Amino acid sequence: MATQIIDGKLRDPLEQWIGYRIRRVSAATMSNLAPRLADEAFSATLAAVLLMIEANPGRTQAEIGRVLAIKRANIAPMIGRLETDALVKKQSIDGRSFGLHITRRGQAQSERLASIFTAHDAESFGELTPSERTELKRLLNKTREHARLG
Amino acid sequence: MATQIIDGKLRDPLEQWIGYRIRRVSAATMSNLAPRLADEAFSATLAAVLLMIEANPGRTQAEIGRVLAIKRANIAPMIGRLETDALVKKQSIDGRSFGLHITRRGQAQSERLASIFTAHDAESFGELTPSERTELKRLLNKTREHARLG
DNA sequence: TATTGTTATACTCTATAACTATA
DNA sequence: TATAGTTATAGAGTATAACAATA
Repeated sequence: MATQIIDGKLRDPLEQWIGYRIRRVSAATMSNLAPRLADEAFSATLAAVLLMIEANPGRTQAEIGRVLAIKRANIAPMIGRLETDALVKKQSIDGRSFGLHITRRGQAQSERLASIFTAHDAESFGELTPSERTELKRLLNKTREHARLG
Repeated sequence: MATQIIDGKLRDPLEQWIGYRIRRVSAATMSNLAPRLADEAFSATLAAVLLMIEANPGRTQAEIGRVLAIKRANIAPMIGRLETDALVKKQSIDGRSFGLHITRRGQAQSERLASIFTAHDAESFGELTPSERTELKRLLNKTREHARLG
């Protein structure tokens, strides 16, 4: 397979691998998203955690972490931060776990974060037609289901 | 838009954003690729650097770094590592820069790395039909060209 | 004045290990 | 015995700043 010419001159042998293309698109889009989330003092992962809690009230941090592939050791301080900022509250389930619930303040924050995600997506993928966006989503889902990825 | 049900039970509001889907597919595929490259004592980024040098002999590390979005401060030790392992040689261009050339040993290494990339891609995206893979590449390229990403 | 290469360094993310408490 | 949560810590990966040498 022929490699592509990029930068006006260099050949890019990595273009031939879909996995590497996805890696670069992901890195580039995230580098655009990160500073917008940083304006709200959030990382992409922390934003994902809050949005998951908002959509799934009463779940434990272990359940949230499993879905987002975040280790227990790493999600603990995130939950602590959300609790400190009064965006999330804990309700005891049993002696060792508790359900997570969004607060009124957390609800407002999650809506601001969702707006950022939506605006960013529109800019990043706005050149695609609606049917192309639908197809891209489908192909990404099919990939994920096949490989049992993230 | 309705969110999807995942894990048998949790809703996933992040599914609605293409950027976030790409982030997760990227993270998951890279987590599968990383241990295979580690068997060759390479990271994905270092492998990309060697493959770019192989495909573009005589280029400077600044040029390679610009294409791969690697800062000068970070690519310097990578080149040092490749030179130490006798995979790459430097040839003076002028007083402050030099062209990078792959050695015979580096050529063999780059072929092993390319094989790993190819096998990994086949596994990760093997469920897609050939036309689906072509379409996925096209959509990723269109996205990148639009946003001038990575 | 801008660019190349280099070093030092800090910050974020993620990974492992060890621990307590509870199911 | 397995799971939930926590803490400490180590390792990548990537960021900025400063510097010398050269275009």
